[in-house]
Amino acid sequence: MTPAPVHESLSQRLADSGLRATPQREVVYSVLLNKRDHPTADEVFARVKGELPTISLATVYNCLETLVQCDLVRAVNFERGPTRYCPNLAPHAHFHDVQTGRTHDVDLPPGLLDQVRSVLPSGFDANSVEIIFRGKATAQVS
Amino acid sequence: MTPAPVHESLSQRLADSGLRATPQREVVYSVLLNKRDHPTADEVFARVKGELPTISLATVYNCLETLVQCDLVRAVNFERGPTRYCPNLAPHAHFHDVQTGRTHDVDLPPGLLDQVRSVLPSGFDANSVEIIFRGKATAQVS
DNA sequence: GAGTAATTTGGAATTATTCCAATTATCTCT
DNA sequence: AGAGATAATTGGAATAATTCCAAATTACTC
Repeated sequence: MTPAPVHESLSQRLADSGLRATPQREVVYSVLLNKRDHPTADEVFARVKGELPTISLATVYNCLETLVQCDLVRAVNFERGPTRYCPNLAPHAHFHDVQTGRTHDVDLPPGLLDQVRSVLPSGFDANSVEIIFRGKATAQVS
Repeated sequence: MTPAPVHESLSQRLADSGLRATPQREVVYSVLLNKRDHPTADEVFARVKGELPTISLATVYNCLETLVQCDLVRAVNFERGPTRYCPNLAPHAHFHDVQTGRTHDVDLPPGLLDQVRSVLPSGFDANSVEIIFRGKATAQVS
């Protein structure tokens, strides 16, 4: 039996792409939605095991990749560190705290990404713009 | 004997950091300055071998890291691809062409980085802002 | 319920990079 | 210029994250 969908959007999006809803995909997605701390694949693996003790790491990688393909999740990279996963679909940048290693979402005002995009010379057509801040966050930040 | 310095700045910067000028560092840096196509460490290794046939890959990694520490070179990462190296010190973004895999520098108008930085909520103090475009460049682009 | 195609699985393989201990080179001081 | 001290280079082994693979399982269709 299939567990009740975490989000209607998941089974919908999967279907749109001709993909199947599976418990693994549901749980991986729900784990991302439930703790939005930009976990790595390993961290997702550990969390998913709580619900699906027999899931394999390869499957976690597969599921994450699928979610990224369906535009439900963004993959984020800092330098050569492990890829992190983020279910925030609003336009936002990432702040990488070099002290704690934590990642924070930074909401962007509407239009900012387009404004940044507008500095591209003709001949360049960007379908994504990524902004990464690096520095330290002071104590009062969550 | 030490070859004539490629750039006064190199031996100067090294000295400023208490580091030594070596032929390996000179040649690695000159290779980056001579062909600014954002080579990987492997590509730098191949190019440097032309002048220093016995250099090791580990040394190339060491030299590149040193140049980055001295702020003479920027390390650039796209997704999980190998790190690429860029001697352009002017404020610029990177455009990653998904078709060709090539990387292009995009000069930024003065003030843009500060403007972007100004969207950070209080409590965040960024010492670097990175902007990455992803897409395809049309034919007339170098 | 059977057949077909997609998905999951565990383990091996790959890739980029770092680590290490030994050798070699560079700088400093006289 | 030479000796000593320190830094840098070297080759190879080790590591980390991810991908690949072929076999087993599962999910959808009829």
